[in-house]
Amino acid sequence: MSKDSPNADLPTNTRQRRSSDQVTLSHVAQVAGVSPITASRALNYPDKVSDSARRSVLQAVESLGYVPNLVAGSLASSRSRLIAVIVPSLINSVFVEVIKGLQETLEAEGYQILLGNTDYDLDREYQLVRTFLGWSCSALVTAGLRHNSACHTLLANWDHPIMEVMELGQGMDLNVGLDHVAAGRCMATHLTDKGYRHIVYVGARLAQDYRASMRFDGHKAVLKEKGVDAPLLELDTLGSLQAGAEGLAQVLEQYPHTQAIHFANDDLAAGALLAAQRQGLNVPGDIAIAGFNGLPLGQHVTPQLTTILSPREEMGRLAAKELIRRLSGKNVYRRQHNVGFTLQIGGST
Amino acid sequence: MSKDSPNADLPTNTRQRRSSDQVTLSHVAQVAGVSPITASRALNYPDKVSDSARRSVLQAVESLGYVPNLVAGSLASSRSRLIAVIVPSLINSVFVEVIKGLQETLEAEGYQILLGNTDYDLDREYQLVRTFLGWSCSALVTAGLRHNSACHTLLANWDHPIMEVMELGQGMDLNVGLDHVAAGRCMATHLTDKGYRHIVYVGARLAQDYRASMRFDGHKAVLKEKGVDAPLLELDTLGSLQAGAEGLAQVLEQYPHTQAIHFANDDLAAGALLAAQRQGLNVPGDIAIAGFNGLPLGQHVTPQLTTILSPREEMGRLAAKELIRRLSGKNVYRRQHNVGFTLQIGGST
DNA sequence: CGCTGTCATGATAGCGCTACCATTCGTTTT
DNA sequence: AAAACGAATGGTAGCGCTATCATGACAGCG
Repeated sequence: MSKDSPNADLPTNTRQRRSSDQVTLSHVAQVAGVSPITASRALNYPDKVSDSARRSVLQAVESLGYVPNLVAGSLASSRSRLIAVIVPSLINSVFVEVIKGLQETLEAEGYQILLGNTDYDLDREYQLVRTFLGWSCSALVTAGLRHNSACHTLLANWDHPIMEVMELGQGMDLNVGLDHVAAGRCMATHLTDKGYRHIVYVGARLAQDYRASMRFDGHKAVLKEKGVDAPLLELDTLGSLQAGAEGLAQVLEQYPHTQAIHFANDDLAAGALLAAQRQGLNVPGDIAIAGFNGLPLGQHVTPQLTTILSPREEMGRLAAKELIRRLSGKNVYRRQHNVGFTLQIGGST
Repeated sequence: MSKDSPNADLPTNTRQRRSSDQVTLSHVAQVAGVSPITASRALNYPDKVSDSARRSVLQAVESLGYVPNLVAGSLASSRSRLIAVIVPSLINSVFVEVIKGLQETLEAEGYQILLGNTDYDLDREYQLVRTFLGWSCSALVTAGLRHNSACHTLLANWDHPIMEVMELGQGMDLNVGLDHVAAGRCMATHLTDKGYRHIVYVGARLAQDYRASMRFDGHKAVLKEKGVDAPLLELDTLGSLQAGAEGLAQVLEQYPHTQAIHFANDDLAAGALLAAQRQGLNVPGDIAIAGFNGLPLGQHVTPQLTTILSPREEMGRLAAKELIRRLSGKNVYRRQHNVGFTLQIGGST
């Protein structure tokens, strides 16, 4: 690092602050022979300055190795091009795929993602929202429609776009998701259509993963219409292959007549399917297994897993596009977008 | 300065700026009956102010619903409590697990993560680094030791901690990772010890996933010592279960005498294992399969996958801890940390 | 020739916060 | 008792950038 440094004759202050050898826009402007504000425009609104000014500014940027101070820019303009993204978990690949969809779309438009993880804790969500608002984020994306009341108040008074993803419903602002009750109904209908009558729904931590419990509601409604019981088995661990294997074992023990298990997600279902294989159980002969999400793994096990495919990356991309549309001042025609789902019938049912 | 007219007489400016109904620290200070600077201290250095001052400030914060403007704070203090995290991919769960380890540790210390995804493109990495430096990040975490020259220059002149994770070696600053060449050697040694002689290494996009190619180097060296060939099959897709299935097919076709396949990662290996099962091939009788990473899936297939377990979340946590230590001004005893790996022998070899 | 409109540029004044130094006051030291 | 000290507080001056308004130059037009 050069010590003799550029601060040639910019304001030589009396006291104050470390003299910061940082290259600022003023240095650039000086070298380019224009005023700081023109240099600013050359970088941010290239077509607002003359060709010659733009060229010399860009050249000065290059030669000085200038890196814009985005913090200062954000403070001055109160626009940060940061998008807060809050998810309840990173272990669950579902959220990661949504993040991926968001990211590829947002980064292409010059936005950066500020990532927060609530670990399914709404108070933690509130804290994260507070912090992120402090960064003057351009928008906020959060998984789910449920928030605690402090968080709700904070967001309601915030005047930037809010995008709630994953589930569908009356949200605070924008919403992209799918109808989990309908998804639960869909799978339950498939199972009853197949002739199964003793069907157990197995979920993990439903109080946290309340979307899984919405799917159970759909499932239960269908079974009730058919006049059959809808037992629920709730596991105490987070969804995983291991938990699925345990779920299978518990179902076989507690509900020995079970013909089919409707798992809250594919991790559980695949874990159960692989465990069934190890134990020499025939799927679906001895026990049918269904999941939710449409993870690739489900397509690679034998028999293939019957599941509901949710368009996760697509959900992220669509959410990002709608946000961008809104951020660029365009009209938003619909606040709610249903990305839907697809029943994927494999050999496991 | 006359403070005698208490309420609405904060700077009433001539022109300038939208009047910003935002609650600022000055409002808080006014309500609390202290100077802005004392309010600032009450929030940032609580033990630097009297109990009474702190109490009234906190109460004013509460009653006004004040949310600190972190952008302004960062500009003034040139500390942002943001940590830039740059990974090459989010599809690969390995990086997500590292992020998770980083995040749980960093968030607990009040740092936020600014996430970037390079898609294995070093130029993209450079762009992200530039942007992140513009945010005055407190530190930067990046996956891997390889950067393009512009990026290298930029980072070399940056005076904040840089943490390079995943692999082990002479980095720019701090480094937490594992020795991929040794990991490749380890697995190759296991396979040759088992008596296999016709062993193919299968990787995906090795130019991008150069850590997989380092493992191949280790693998090749061992086979060379044993005096046997080390054929390499490179797939053109990214690692996935599907790609693993294809890899198996191609190996069987191109190298019919193959006894064992050493896959670059568990996704590929598990995909191959599941495909072998579908085709009625006996693993390891007809073909042995080994992977790398120690994903849970490998433990749930039959036979269990022989693999090398890398402590990914642990890597993230350790990296975060070392960063925090450095950021809080403590001495860093070692710049390099080897998190090691464990050979996990399953039935697949 | 003045009038208006457009374009490129610049001077000024902050965005909301904190670093720096100065001041006050009560307590300890010599 | 004077001097020295530390703790609590405050005034001031920016951090580096951009919004706003002002200016000057020049084209088109009656």
